[in-house]
Amino acid sequence: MTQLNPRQKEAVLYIDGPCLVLAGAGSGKTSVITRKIAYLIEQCDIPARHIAALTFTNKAAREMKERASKLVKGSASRGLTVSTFHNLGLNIIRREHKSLGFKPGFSIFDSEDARSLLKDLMMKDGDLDSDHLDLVQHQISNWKNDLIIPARALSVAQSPGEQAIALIYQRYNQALRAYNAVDFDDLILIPVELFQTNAEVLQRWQRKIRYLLVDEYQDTNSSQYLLVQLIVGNRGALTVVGDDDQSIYAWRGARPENMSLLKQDYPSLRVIKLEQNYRSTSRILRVANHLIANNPHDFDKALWSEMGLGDPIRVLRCKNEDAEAERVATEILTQRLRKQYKFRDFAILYRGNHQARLLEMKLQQHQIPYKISGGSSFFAKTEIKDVMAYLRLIVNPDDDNAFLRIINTPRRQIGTSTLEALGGYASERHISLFAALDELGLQSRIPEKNLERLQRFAHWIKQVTRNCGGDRPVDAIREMLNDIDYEGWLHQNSASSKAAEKRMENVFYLVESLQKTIDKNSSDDDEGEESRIEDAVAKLVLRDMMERQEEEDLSDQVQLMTLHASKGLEFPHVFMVGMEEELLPHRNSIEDNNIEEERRLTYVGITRAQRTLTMTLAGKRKQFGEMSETTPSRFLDELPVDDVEWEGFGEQSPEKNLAKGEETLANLLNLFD
DNA sequence: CAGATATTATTTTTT
DNA sequence: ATAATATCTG
Repeated sequence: MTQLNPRQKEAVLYIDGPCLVLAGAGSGKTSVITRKIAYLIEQCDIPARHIAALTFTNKAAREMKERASKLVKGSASRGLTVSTFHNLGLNIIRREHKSLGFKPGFSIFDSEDARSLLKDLMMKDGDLDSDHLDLVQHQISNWKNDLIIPARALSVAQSPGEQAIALIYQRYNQALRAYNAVDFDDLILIPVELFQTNAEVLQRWQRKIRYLLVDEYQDTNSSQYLLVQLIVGNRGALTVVGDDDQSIYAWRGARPENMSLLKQDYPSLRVIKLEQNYRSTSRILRVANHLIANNPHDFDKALWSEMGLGDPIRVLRCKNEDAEAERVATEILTQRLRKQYKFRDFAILYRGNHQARLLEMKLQQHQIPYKISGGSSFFAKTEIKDVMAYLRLIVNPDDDNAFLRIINTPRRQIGTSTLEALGGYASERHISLFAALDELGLQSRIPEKNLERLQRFAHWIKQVTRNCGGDRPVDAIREMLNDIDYEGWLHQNSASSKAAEKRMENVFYLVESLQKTIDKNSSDDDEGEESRIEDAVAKLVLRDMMERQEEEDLSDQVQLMTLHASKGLEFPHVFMVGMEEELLPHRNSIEDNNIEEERRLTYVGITRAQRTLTMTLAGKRKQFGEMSETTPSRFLDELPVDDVEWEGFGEQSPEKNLAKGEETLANLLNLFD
């Protein structure tokens, strides 16, 4: 406790009511949460199994759990719940699945699954084409996050278009039910509905969770906040930690206003600000504060530090994107030599993943070791999606989406016409595709040869499922992959045999993770049930894998990632590239008039830097294959002049051109409507 | 049914 | 420029 500053101490010790900790960047919020957990266990005699902390990512959950257990003496932290919102939701649904009407092994549809299901539904309808797919998916997600059920969506629809989407929403939910599946939003929504309608169940969970802590509270959406409210009830045993200036996920439903709402919903709320920063130089914080002051605020906050003034922020304007990447590479090389920095001390942050391409090339040319994090994720890889689909079908035969993905992968000579016939039959009988294969009525619809292929598949899957019921389920999975010669299939479908080997490695890694997850579930014994492959598969869909080899983290590499991915991290020397209008702020955000979030994104980038910060931009940039002139980002105008060194602008400061002036004015005007 | 060719839309990302 | 997706041909 002696290592905490007075504000932090207050946040840890205050347990008499709901508590909001406004934790600025680098202010030690994780320390506050973990120490508070330790305090609750050791000084307040709340057993660890009655404390829950919620985060948004598995990584954050893992870290927090680890740090908390280190703080607590002995094994007193056993049974502590530190999980993501979605994992908690999954556990609630799993425990209550009977009364909710789900069969064990129910599937979790990721957004790609949801998308393909919606596509199917809309094709049948006809009047909504695929242009609207994203819109529809987004709207449905919004409705779910706002706890609006299909019937309600139908009745409040403002336009025929909205009405049509509401109808698809209704059928989408019905389809999910039929597939014995839930989507990501349901993982929160269904527990909330359950708690609202079933006081007995709610009470049981309230007895289980006596104190609740929430991290990154500014990223909660409406249903997540409601879940928090329901669990906490009127006990006020709640601590939330967040920073409204670091809210960068509004585009996926986050409601930063939940921070202000908390004040209204809990009048006795204690608000504690953490403004001392332990990460950056005063210069960097001055720049960050100055920029973010352009956003409206419900809670005022200004970061300060005792880390010294530091170097001015540099803004480098380069001829084109090529020169920009080149400049960053040479800067890293020279600074490393001059100042004895390590490669790992540098991070290059950008708005969009595509920007990594050029940088990657230049770094390679200069033989600079680098690591790109983010981009296409492990679970987006086709080989992983394929194997996951096999796992899902084994665990939940009603999962038509999984069925369709793998029925002809590897090739089994089963084509669209056969599947259409099967689909037609299944929907008439209101059964799943897999179940339909057992029926005799199919004989009149599908040529014998094709039917035989289908049934051979069905028979084989059933055998694999039986094998998985034994005590070595993962061996059964390995055998299954052997049966279909998945490795051969990968070799056939990869650009090189090297690529195929890499992909097979991924598959093996997934299978290992499955084994580890099963082992972990059985040792945790939190449910008291025997370890089941069903649970492990569900966990894997939520990407709760054991951490991948950390060898790379320890090695000396320049870090490349998007601004979004950098939240929560820190680096001695940060480069923010592409500081241009249409890129940062992004074009779409300009169109949607969502400049404030882009400004926060810039703020997040700036506050990652510990010692030096360099921003770069290109005068010309190739976009969609066409070279075009760029305009410096409006955010550069919002930096305090005294703390910035400009280079490549001709004059002392960035020229203010007409186009930029107009945009700034337009933005101002928009504040009033 | 499978491979070849034309078209098309291109942020951020975790669960 | 590129990658994913729709359409066409053998």
